[in-house]
Amino acid sequence: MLNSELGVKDIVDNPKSIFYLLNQEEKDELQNHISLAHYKKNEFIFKEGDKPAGFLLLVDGKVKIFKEGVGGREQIVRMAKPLGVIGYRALFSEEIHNSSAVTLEESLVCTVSPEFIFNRALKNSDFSFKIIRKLSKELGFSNSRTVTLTQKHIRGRLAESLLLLKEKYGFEHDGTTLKVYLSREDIANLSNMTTSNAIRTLSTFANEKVIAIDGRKIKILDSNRLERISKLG
Amino acid sequence: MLNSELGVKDIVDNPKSIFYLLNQEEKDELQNHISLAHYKKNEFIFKEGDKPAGFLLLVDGKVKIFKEGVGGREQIVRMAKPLGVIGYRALFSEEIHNSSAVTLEESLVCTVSPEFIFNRALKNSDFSFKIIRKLSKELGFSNSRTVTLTQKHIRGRLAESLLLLKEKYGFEHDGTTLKVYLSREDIANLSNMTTSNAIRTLSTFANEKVIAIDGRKIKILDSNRLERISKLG
DNA sequence: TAACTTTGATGCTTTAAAACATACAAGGCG
DNA sequence: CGCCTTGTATGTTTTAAAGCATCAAAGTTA
Repeated sequence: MLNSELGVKDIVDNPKSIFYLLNQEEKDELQNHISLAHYKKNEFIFKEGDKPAGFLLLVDGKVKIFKEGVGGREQIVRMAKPLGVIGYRALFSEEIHNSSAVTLEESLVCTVSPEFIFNRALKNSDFSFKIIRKLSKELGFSNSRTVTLTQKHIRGRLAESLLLLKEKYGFEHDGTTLKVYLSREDIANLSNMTTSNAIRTLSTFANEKVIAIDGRKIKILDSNRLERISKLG
Repeated sequence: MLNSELGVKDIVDNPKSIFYLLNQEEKDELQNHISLAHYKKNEFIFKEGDKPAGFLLLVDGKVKIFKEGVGGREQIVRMAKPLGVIGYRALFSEEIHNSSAVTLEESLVCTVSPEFIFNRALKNSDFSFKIIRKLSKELGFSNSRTVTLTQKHIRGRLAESLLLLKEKYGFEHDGTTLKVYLSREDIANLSNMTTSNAIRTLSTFANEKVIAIDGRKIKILDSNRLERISKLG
């Protein structure tokens, strides 16, 4: 269920939104350069090779950002949650998208015109510094992922992915069920392993009582153990 | 041999330097916030865990930037060449360094104080936009590397690394010899493989006449073939 | 220059993970 | 309703790359 009544006002007035730090004049002008789009589950927002249409902000829903690798095998490089910014890397480097974005559930995305971003928003040094911080953090994350995905063993990689999902989306009200429901294939693509191995290793974790699985519902029973498995490699 | 006579003036007046796009007033003030340091071969410029000392610009020499992974195994995430910027990711995200930088040869590095960068340089939207572009490109590179290092086979990974070195450092005057001299271990750490496998695969490439090796001197005989090996995985 | 250390080269063994092969359950659809 | 696709589960085989061992060559230091 989606809160389709979310408007531009709610976005610029939310302190967690990057547009919050624009000044009032800029916020007013933003109204003329923003549009809202609705996506169903499993729809592409953009594809590798597309030219960036603008600066995208995920208003509601969940999105995976992934690259196609050898033989079409996909690697999820990032997961986005509401008020997260997507597709901005390609926009700023003035390249075509080198990754694709697909919704994991029904989602709402707003698009801000490149003109507004380049001519107004980036002239605001609070805004551009926020972008610099975001890019810097994401680069740090990406470099870390490179190392863990190449060096850790399957158990370590899966444990790390589960912790990452926990960090990003948190838990349902019960405090243990991950608030994101991925297919085994997506979990595999996030963790650099085959679907079989994701299934197998999830089962092993469940047998070890580190997690509990019920279809796509994953309960994290022992975070500390998961951290240890992740650290250990 | 190092051109130790390089001064601050030569750096700000070089169009390839990021400081070139500061205005004259900012350039003048920069003089008071910059210092130059000399490093021998194989010296640390900064270590994982260090607090960033400032904004670093490699004036002369070559530097590898790497992360320590499982069991101390190192993964080179980037190579820097003169007028390249290093260690800026951690500075901007206001984190401690999550990678280390070590010189591959005698090098000259200038340090600009964080105060100047944050209070002056970043207020210049040309400068901050340049930083945004740099970060965006590096993030794109990092994401691509994640995929190739995890998905390509050894031959593909090594071929890609050799092409990367060619792109970054180019050739000696003969037009075929790579202008960078790495140990087999560094080549391995760049390509996510063991030293034995780097040695073995380099030998294979040499037998196939794709490259020629003479100690640390590597000649690229067939770039196209190398591209194909890299693409193929 | 001899002793020692590091780097490069190559063969052999082991192993983690992919690939393959079924099987079964659930969900959508004519 | 049963049919068919899709997702999940698990056992077996194969393979790419790591790990280990040894040796040679090149550099470094005493």
